[in-house]
Amino acid sequence: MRYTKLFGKTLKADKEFDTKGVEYLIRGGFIDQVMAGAYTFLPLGVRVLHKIEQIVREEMDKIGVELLMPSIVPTEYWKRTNRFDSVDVLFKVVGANEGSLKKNDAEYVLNPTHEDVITPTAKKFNFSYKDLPFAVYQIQTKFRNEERPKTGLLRTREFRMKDLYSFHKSVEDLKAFYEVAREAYIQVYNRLGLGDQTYYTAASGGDFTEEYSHEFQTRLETGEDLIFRVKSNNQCFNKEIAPSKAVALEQDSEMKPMEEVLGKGIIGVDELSKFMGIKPSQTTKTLIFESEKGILVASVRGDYDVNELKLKKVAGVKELKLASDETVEKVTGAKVGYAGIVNLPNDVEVFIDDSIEPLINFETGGNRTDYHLANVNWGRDLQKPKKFHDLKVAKSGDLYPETSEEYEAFKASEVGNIFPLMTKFTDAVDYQFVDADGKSKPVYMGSYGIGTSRLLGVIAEKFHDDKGMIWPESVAPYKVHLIALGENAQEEGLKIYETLTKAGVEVMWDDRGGASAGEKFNDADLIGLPYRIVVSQKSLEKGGYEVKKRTGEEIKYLNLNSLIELTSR
RNA sequence: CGGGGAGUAGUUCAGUUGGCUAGAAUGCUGCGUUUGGGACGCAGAGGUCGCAGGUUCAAGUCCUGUCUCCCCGACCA
Repeated sequence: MRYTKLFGKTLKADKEFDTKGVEYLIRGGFIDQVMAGAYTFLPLGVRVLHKIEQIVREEMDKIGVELLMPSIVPTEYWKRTNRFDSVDVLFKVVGANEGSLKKNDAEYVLNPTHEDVITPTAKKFNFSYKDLPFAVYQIQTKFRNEERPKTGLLRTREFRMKDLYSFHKSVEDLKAFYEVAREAYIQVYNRLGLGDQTYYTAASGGDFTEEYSHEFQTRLETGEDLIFRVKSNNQCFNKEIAPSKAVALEQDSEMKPMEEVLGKGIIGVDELSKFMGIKPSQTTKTLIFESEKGILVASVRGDYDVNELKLKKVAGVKELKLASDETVEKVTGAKVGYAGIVNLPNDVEVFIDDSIEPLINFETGGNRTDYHLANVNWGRDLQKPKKFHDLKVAKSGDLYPETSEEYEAFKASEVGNIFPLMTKFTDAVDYQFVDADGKSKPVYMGSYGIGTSRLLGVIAEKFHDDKGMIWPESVAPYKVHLIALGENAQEEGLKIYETLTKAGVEVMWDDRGGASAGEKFNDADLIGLPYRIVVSQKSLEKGGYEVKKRTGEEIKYLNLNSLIELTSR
């Protein structure tokens, strides 16, 4: 490709960008923002995207077959699975004007994912045990009505995703395939150069499943997720489910007398701990929840938050929401903000986090408006519960309960996920198979996603220096950036360009006549192709064509044959 | 969903208490000089000041509404 024929231009840095990765993608002419959360992939960017998707495709072809489903489907598909009203990122498409509506006023869903479409499709073709298992995938554009798109391609309203769906006769078969998919994913990240930075991470199953799902998380300062890694066995947990044990803090050796403290209007841990002159970790935070089984009370140490997913599991409930003000007042006998664990009614179930167990002389709400209790102690002021639980949102510095070792906590971006869906969707569309024994049985299903446009964003965040991108060879838009300096060298430049291109090397030749040497060098660094070749009077005098890898400073002078040999590998 | 900032040339921005033909830098076009790290001279093109309404002799500037973008937090399959 000749640079002058390329659509899109490099830009000077004349404003601040979210991150370096975003800066280089935009300034290098890879992407162009159309609106919040939607980008045009310019020719350079679309080449990278296609290379990423081709790697994904090659690995997926080993475990499934490719198809392509429509982006728009009748709303019926989503109503059938009961997700039309509940998925809060769903887009709907309707005719835009009178003329269009007159022709067809139907409403469609713009798909954010395709479980709801593939399942009824699979049901049409595969109903015998002889057809199972099978796996299909697609690489397609998805739409999600995100509240706040951010950080370039990391979170957008329109994005590219590979989604794979597998169907099985049994849970065992599904679980076996789950491991196969995991291996395929690891191959993908290895080929993209992200392997050593990407972690297989346990996460919540979300709407999909009550069990955990798994995510692949790439370590990234600007990522949105917080990951807790057990260093001794490399096990990783997403913050949303990470089991955690608080570090033991120094406590008083003697119990002080309990006292009721008047703190008019003092609500919230920060304000309260300042008011009482104690550390937040010496206070407790008590929240009242309503569930389908009734009212629940949960309490964690003041420097923690309640993890609702953990509480749901411990309490064995499916629905959980913070109680209304009226309910709180009824349960605690006080206005909101003064709930505590001493003297609660007997008929509410109380769950207490294990971070509170070792505390001596701690604070808890007074269950009386404007009052707090200070110097509360187990055994004397209230009975120890039969069991303490882990109800807290893990934070940096916490310990892994199994081994009591400190987690390594780091920020990361989710680059893939795998869900054991079990029969959630197959049940919804009444999809069963006839087994060898002639009986109908449920079909088990799994779903596996990789965000390919987000991967492009993640790679941009990982592979750059202070001058620009440094693309891994596997996804670089071109392999060689060719620069010819000075009038005399242009003919040589053309010769190299044509020879290398003929040899099958992807070359981009900066054939601009007016651009200065400095401009060309800077653009080459910004665009970040793996090899830079310079031809000039100087290089010819030194014995040929100058070659420098983007990753290093070493410069070699080669003849044309050696160039081909080096770059066509 | 809560809080904050901003829409003026392709881009990044300036534009004072309302007042002459709306500016700069950069980018772009032409001519010329340059050519190993974003060179220089000269000439030029480029704007419905986000949109709608209002106040006024007069609105980029004041008022109302609206749309959009950006940032922080919450949420997130």
